Amino acid sequence: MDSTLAKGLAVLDWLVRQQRDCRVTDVAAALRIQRSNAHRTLQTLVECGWARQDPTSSAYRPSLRLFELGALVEAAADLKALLRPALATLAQATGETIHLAVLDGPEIVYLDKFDSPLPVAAYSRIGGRAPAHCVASGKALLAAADLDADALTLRLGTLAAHTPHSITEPARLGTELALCRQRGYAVNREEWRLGVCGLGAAVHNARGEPVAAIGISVPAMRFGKVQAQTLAQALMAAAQQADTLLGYRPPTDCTTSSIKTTQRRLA
Amino acid sequence: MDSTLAKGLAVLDWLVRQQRDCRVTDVAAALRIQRSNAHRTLQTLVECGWARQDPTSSAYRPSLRLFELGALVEAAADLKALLRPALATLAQATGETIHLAVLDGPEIVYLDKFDSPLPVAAYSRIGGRAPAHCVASGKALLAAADLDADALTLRLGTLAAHTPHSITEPARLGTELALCRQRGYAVNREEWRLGVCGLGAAVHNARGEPVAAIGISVPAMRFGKVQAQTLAQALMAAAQQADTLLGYRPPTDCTTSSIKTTQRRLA
DNA sequence: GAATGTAATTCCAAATAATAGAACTGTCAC
DNA sequence: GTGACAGTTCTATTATTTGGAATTACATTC
Repeated sequence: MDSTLAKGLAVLDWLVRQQRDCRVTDVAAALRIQRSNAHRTLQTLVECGWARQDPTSSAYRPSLRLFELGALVEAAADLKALLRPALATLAQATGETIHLAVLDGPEIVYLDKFDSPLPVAAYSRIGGRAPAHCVASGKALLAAADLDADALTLRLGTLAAHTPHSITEPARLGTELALCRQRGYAVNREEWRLGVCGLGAAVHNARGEPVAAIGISVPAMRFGKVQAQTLAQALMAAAQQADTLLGYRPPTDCTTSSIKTTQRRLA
Repeated sequence: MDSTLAKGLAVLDWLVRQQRDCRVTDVAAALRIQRSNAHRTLQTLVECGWARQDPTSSAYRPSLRLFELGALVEAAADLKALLRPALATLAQATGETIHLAVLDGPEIVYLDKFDSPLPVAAYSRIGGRAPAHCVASGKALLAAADLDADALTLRLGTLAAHTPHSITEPARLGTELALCRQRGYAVNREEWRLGVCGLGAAVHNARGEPVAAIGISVPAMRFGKVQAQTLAQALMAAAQQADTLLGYRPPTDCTTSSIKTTQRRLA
């Protein structure tokens, strides 16, 4: 573990999250390091083009290098652009908040979002994160990954509770994911934020690998049985549309595998 | 200068730009460092959450942390969302490729883009970069910054030529920028890519500071005198619309300063 | 299924770079 | 001008990184 590198990355991370210009003293105080140390680290970030220093105030801010690289990381899986039409259709059809998420370790990251005209208690942001085991998109992706119990534990670690409804038992999560696989979508009943429910379904690439999930976030009050059913239908249609956009052809050939597909798509 | 930090950032940067999973040996070879060294650096990046390692192939890739932070950096100046309408209008009106760019040191970075249905020889990408002194958006921003010759040199260094048309003389650039200020927009005649011309105009925030530029990229064959004039009109209208969206009110009060504004907006 | 080649990972002494703290410099307010 | 504050520079001490070799893991070939 290169401590200097770790420290530099921590400074950069902190700097970005401040959303304002920061001075050497601020950084030193926040990260509990010496001023001279913070100064040298910041200078290095500037020299390497990851930060800029205001010539007059000598305050520091992140450069757009991060934005540049972020765009590249996103482009690697150019999902956002490709799937926007499918999300838009779903947003139109349901009137609810729609987002596109991918798995990043034990968390999901929101790649794209359509806000509902109706207010949702949930706060999500493009680039934002949520624990995969507590949200519908995350569960849909975990289910699609089809990991065994060990792999699941390795990926998620201990399952932290974020509301009284959160799943914290690995066995319970396993059951839940099996259910997701069966019916083709995942449900979140206030497991991440109280008052917010959601549905999620995985999207597959041309090789059949799950690469993203489409999610719907709904206030609990609009998540009755009938409403959930209706939303699920719309979600499944959108997921299928997205699959098609990425060139995924579900195995609907004349073998027994079609049973699984039927379950996934219609259950 | 923390060399360990610099090396780690270089590894991260390189990793992102590869657009594929990379192995320890690849990194070591590319950056001319020892395998053990590359290994430890990559491990540090993983431990700090900036990279991920494929458990089976043990290959490394950047995590979505960069995307997350990139989104935050972008949000700090939430220009993209605010100005999208103005860009869309311009794209509609002209049918050409439109982009939104900001200055980052001696370069511009593309924040947003509307692709033309007509093919353009230019290749630009959200998050992509170009030298400020060779493109219209860049020149518009440099002109709006109103730097003196010394400050300009400090910012840009030596002016590299990218085509035979590139401006490489500081004096010549100074004249060009003065012209931009006078007529309110900048022109690029194949100075960055042969066959590609462009127009650019600065956008100001509520405090009157230039914060971004709107650019039009056009194949040289569609950039005749009349066509350029027409596009310039549309660009100026879009820039004015964008200024308004950001709360900028050009000084059109009943003083002599209105002359300058008139020049800027109508010349 | 043993042997081979390739690449990842671990280990350790030598060399180097980072650290803390103080000193210095510049700027602003009074 | 003086005092306070923050940025920057300096340097001996300390801790870390480095490079190279050794080891382990894995896949492919014989």
